[in-house]
Amino acid sequence: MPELPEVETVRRGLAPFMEGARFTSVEVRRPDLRFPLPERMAERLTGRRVERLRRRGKYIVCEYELNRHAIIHLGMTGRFTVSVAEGGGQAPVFDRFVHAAGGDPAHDHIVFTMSNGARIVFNDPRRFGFFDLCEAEGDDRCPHLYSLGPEPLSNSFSGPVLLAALSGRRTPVKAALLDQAVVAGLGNIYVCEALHRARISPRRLSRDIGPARAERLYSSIVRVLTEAIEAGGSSISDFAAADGALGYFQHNFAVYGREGLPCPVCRGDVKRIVQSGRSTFYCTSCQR
DNA sequence: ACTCGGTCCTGAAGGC
DNA sequence: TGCCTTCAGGACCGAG
Repeated sequence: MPELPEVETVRRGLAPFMEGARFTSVEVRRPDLRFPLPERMAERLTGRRVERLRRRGKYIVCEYELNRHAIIHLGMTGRFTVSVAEGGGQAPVFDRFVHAAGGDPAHDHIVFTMSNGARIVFNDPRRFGFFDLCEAEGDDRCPHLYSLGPEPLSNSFSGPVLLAALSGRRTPVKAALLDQAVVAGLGNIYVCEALHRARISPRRLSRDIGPARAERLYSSIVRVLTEAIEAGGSSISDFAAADGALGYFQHNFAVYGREGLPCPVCRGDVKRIVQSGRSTFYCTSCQR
């Protein structure tokens, strides 16, 4: 579920503990997550200094040495917990952006200890997340990054760029927006929300998106992502919370998960359909 | 070249 | 109460 805003939120939470620090130890507790973990991952990272923690689409990119980076994908349920040694014991210090609930310790798959005393645990019950180490120079040489489309909150993204990426595609615009090669970082939730804001039906074929709709869709994507980041993300579920709430941008959803409820804009019915095996929520009245 | 559906995984939620 | 089924999701891969 972590999409761009949630990944950005996690990155911001981790950066103060990682940037400028060295990996003192890396404990890899199982051989694989979604994919096999990199060979000799612990040895390759130990002693290295993290220069920068950045984000590309839904990936966290940990630059730890010139032209080398670790790729981190949170999958569905990947989360980080940070604690720092204080005084005699390990007093947990949770940044508000980092998951406070550590989850079941049985799913603590990787434990990083940093030279600044931070202990960073990667927990992922479903193991849809993954780590990889890339030593190639530049994002265009990284197998995970090279095929990604434009970064939606950068200057490389615009209405015309989106229009060009959608043109000629026979697939519904909903499916196209989930394709990370069209634009990087959107998942099921923010695609539904962006289409609603742009008043575009998720069923409309990509090739039938013209310049006007492309422009609306572009600005809707930028706005919904920006607002969600400002809210600290939305879908990093905290299973320990009594109400099972997801995070607070969730309360701003207009359509996602709101089947049968009125559209907040036009009071029309929010409908749920299935497109390429995924739930799509949209307002049948104002999205065309 | 493009599009689609199956697959991975586990826990929550709903039905009986 | 407890078991069973279904669903959630991103990225990848093979089939068409």
